[in-house]
Amino acid sequence: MDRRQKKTREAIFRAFTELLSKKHYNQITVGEIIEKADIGRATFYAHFETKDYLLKVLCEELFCHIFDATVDGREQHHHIFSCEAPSSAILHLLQHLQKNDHNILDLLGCENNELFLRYFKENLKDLIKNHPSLLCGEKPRELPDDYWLNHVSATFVETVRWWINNNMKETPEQLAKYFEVVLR
Amino acid sequence: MDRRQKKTREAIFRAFTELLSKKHYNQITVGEIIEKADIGRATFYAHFETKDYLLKVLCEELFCHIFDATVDGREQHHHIFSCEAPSSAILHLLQHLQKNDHNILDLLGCENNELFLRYFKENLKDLIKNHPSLLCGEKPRELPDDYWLNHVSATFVETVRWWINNNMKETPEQLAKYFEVVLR
DNA sequence: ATGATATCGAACAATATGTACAATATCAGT
DNA sequence: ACTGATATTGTACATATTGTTCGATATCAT
Repeated sequence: MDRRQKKTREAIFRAFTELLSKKHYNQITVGEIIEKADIGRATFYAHFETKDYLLKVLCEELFCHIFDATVDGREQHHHIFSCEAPSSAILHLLQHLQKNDHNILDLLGCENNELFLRYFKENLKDLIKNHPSLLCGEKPRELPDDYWLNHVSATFVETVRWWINNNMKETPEQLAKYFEVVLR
Repeated sequence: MDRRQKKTREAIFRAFTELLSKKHYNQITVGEIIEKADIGRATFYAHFETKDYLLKVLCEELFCHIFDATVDGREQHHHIFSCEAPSSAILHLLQHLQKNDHNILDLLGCENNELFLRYFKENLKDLIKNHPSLLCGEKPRELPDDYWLNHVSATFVETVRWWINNNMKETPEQLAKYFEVVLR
């Protein structure tokens, strides 16, 4: 991708993220994004048709980075679901979050977090669907597969939400433990 | 309250609810609400300062009606948490939802449902906090009270979400059973 | 150096927001 | 039925936001 494009694209993401962590999505105008990103109006619209679409792309980039994260040079990083034990994958995910790559914590913790938690959950659901080994615990027989899948994903996301809202006092290990206990 | 006020207020709620079930909140304009409610522009702003505030009030009215519902004339209806067994309170809530009072299902099932499910969960949390007898199952010792409270509320709301998204094929009794199973 | 392409900046129409005000209709109480 | 209080209306208006257009300029890859 053209160096210029990449620069403005990142400027837009940076500005947007910063604004999102301070005020509600509905109250952010394209004008503000432009000003903060310091780009021309036409340039913005050359990249994103609407503010809603920008949000969608931001979410996709974000969860792509969380879920199949490869870290910088020195440390060889495995794709998250190539980890052996399921519980270690959960732990891994939590540790990733704690590192706050791409300021994801600002977004998951802000007023707008519903926006992101929803994406989070949907992506997690797909991930689990494709890699059932991630499922901690056994599904009770009485429950439909789909209900259980939804429950596990939702529980994880809600665990993360609780963690962040409580200023992340617990360690990832403790969190993973809670998650395990609550799923039996 | 003045009859005129009540009329316009209800016209606004009706119009807004109808619009919400068809298109996304962000794309609804005050102009549309006014037109559908068939009221003057100034009248709208005399009632609600902003669209956001209208949403907030709508949510409050809605969950007030769900949680401390008293039904029409003939049937004497108990306040929901005066029910003896906790599980019957859950069942009661589900049955209430099924009746679709105030078209609440349109809102909980539409594109915007995050908006309402969030309020739903917060209200439920308060309810449980004030009436711990509602808590089905025992809290495992390892978990903080707050985490458990959040988990139970979230699980209920997610159960309802799943139910509605799957066209409510199950009976309230079945749903209550799922809920119970998953909380041990 | 060159042709392709991204950005800029300013201008623009179209739409939405929120306010102001005078005329009118409806209210509640006597 | 009268009255004073109040809600609604319709219009007009200033302001803000959106999304597009276009020629000039800067940056890119080769």
